[in-house]
Amino acid sequence: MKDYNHKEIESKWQKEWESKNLFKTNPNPKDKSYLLVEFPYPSGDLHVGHWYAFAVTDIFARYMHHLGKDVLFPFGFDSFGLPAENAAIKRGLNPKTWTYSNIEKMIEQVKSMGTMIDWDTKVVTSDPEYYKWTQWLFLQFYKKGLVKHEQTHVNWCPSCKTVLANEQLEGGVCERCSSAVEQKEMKQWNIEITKYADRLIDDLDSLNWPHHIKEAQKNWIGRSHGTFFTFDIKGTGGVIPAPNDVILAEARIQDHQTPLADFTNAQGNLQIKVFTTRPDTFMGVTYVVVAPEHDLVQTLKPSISNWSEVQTYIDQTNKKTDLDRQTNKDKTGVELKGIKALHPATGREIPVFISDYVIATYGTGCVMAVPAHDDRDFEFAQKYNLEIKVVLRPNVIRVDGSFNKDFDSTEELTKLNEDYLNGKKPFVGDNALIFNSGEFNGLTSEQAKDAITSKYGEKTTTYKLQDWSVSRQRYWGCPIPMIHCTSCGTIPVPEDQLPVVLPDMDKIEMRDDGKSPLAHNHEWVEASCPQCGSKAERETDTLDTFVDSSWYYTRYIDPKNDTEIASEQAKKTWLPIDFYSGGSEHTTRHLLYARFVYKVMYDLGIVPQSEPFNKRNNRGLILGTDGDKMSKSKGNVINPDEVVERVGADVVRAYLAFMGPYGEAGNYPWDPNGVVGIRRFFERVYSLVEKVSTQDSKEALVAINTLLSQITTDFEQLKFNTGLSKLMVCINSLEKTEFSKDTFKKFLVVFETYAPHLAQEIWSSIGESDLIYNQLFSTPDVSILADQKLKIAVQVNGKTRTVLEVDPNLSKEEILAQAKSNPEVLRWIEGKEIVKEIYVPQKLVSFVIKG
RNA sequence: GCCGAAGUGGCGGAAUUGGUAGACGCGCACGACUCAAAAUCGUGUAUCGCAAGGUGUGAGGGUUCGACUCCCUCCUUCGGCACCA
Repeated sequence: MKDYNHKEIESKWQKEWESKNLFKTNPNPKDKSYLLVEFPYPSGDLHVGHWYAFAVTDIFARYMHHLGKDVLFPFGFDSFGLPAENAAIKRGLNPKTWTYSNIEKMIEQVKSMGTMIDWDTKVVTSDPEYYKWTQWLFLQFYKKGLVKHEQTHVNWCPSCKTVLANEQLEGGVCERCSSAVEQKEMKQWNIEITKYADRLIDDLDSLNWPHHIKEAQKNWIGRSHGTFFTFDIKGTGGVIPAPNDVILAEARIQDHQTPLADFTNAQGNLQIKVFTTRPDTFMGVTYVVVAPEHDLVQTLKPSISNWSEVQTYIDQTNKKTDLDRQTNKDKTGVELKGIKALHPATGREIPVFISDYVIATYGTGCVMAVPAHDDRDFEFAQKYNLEIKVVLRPNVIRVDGSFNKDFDSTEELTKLNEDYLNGKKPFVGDNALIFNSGEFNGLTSEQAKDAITSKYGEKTTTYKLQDWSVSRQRYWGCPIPMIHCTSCGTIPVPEDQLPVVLPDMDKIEMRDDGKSPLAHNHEWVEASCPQCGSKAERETDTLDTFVDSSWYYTRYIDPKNDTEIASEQAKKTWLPIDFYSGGSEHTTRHLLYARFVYKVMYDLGIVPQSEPFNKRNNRGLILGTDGDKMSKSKGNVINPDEVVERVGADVVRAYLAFMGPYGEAGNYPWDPNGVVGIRRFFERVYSLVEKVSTQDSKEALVAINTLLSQITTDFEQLKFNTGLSKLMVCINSLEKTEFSKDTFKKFLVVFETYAPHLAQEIWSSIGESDLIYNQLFSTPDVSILADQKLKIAVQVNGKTRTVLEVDPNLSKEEILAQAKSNPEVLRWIEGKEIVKEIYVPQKLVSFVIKG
């Protein structure tokens, strides 16, 4: 037998495929399938994770191909971003050179996987031919009014010297460098994703996505239904009028959608507007709290008598990092002296506080405090000795079945109150009855929510999701196509002048001015105003790389088109994506941005559907041999190139597929012995070449047809592990019996999905001249399987006592009779009464006996 | 705290969705080949028991002729969100 020389075999066929341009996508597909894997960042080293992403998805792509589908399986690079720029600053390399040489290197490595990627699709986000369209899209968003340039509180990473989106924070620190993130006020480009919040939630229903991914997105968007209440504000001299400029102000609180004008009533008086999901506790409000950074606080300044104390607290809050705020949750705050809020129902004067436990960007940035029924308000009230008014009690059913509605006067109320005074937890459940609330007494929480809202409030919905801040003060990114003119304002670059090309720069350095290095390239910054022609300046911020990656799959289908983002024909043909495979880290960011961008494109008539990804799965992680996440510091990193060198790409592909189900995002430790096991299996397959005969035994026919009839289910469910085990089972049978070339060929076409090189080598060594890639899966001959003896389990009282081998044509009665006369079964039923006989066709017989 | 996923041999994991639990692979044991080892091949491998047989899918209960699978209670692990009112 010939040696299984994987190196020779793999390089030979890779060359052959490339020279024939075998994987060219069919431009006129009859039955398309668009398979997408998240494109990588060109870091320069290909790790096991890339293999797991592309080589295993390639098994699925080849399966689709052998079914006769026209598959689009593209590849590209998400090539803008910080690592290139950091390498440039640190090592004096040009980010472009660094990036593009990495790309070259990685393409070679990816090619070693033996995938059926069509390299003509290649998309690179830092190519001007690509980012021309990123800029074009930005302008379409701008025209549609979804882009705002506004003063914003931003997350500032002092080490990366750039702004970070909330999505780029991990527990209050920068996801890249782990520095504590600071708050800063800057003018930023924001995209109003919040306008799409409802659709982003509601349209999830129609998608064939795992439940947990949908839930994570819903959670992230954080829709909650509730009520606005407004509290008039009274100073020592009566109600407080708003300054004129405030009423019309477009001023916004952070990047939040509530304009300050909302805090002014029809008479021009200032109010505090709060959001709550618990309007049923409204009569228990004993104070209100405003976020310290809220613009309203500044507006109220003239009426506040302890301003210096207030100012100190605000300063402290601004200095606090998000991390501080998250780790230290002790309640602090300052009362705004000199003003009071008026409870809308009772007119009672209640104190107003500022405290950093209220988040400026959520709801209205102000809350009504109900210390009796909210943990945080309770803690705050305890600390500052504020009134606690109980208005809810558990809606319990007593042992005798009656509701205890006459509650207020009982000892139970006293006990509740005592519990609070003793510092116990407040009752926060919403299966409750209302008391102590005037006309609303006796209602359930559910009823009170409606009743109180319709009398005093306004129904509303809020979201945790915030607008997408896309400005980055970095060089290596897509330039934002805007021009600032002193007389005309901010003007978009005309579309026929796109792309705004990122200039080559010899030296890239970050300064402390909070600006992109581009700002110091005066030659580039200088521009003329597209409107009035006078001297103007280019925008120097670049786009968040999540913008680049939010639409790349729309470019794969027509990557070289220089007049449109993609042709109508290509869009109609290939969109949407049939299957999208990616990492779980992208569940709430990339995947949400991409859906959002696609929806906007849909609204603009650019794409034909409103959801881009019909099916999605998050793949898992390959862990080190020690079961820990691979990391250089732990020294447990598996270098795929080394393994490929030793056992071949085919083995690595198949081993990765064999580790566990692909659709479940499980984490699998790398087992060097497992790799050897696959190698052993491949060698056995290879050695079968010499056993090929001219005819098939019955066993061989059963083996191959069983495989063919079962394998599609495994593929459809992304269970490449059980799929491979079925190939092994088939080989275990064929090894022991006589089989024909025809049978072996049928096997090889399935085998090819896992081991394309070896399968092709065997294919040609048994005398086939066409490429195995061009073959279709064979359909199973079910008559052979139907002809087999059936194995029928016989149970007595639920326990299996024997297994009968019966002729498949026997009737139910005949099988039952056989079962009853079987000596093994007789041992258990002899002399007993059979109460029930159950027959499950082709599976089992079950007797229930008595006595 | 809230949301989600999952608990099966020494290990990775199977089980046609209520029908013979542990497929396939790894590991391990014994045997063959070898002077020996490696590789390879063969046999065995949930557990208690000499056996007949019993027990077993995180724990406890329930439904059913029959439960890894369905229902209830609880425990544990992992992932996401988290002072979101």
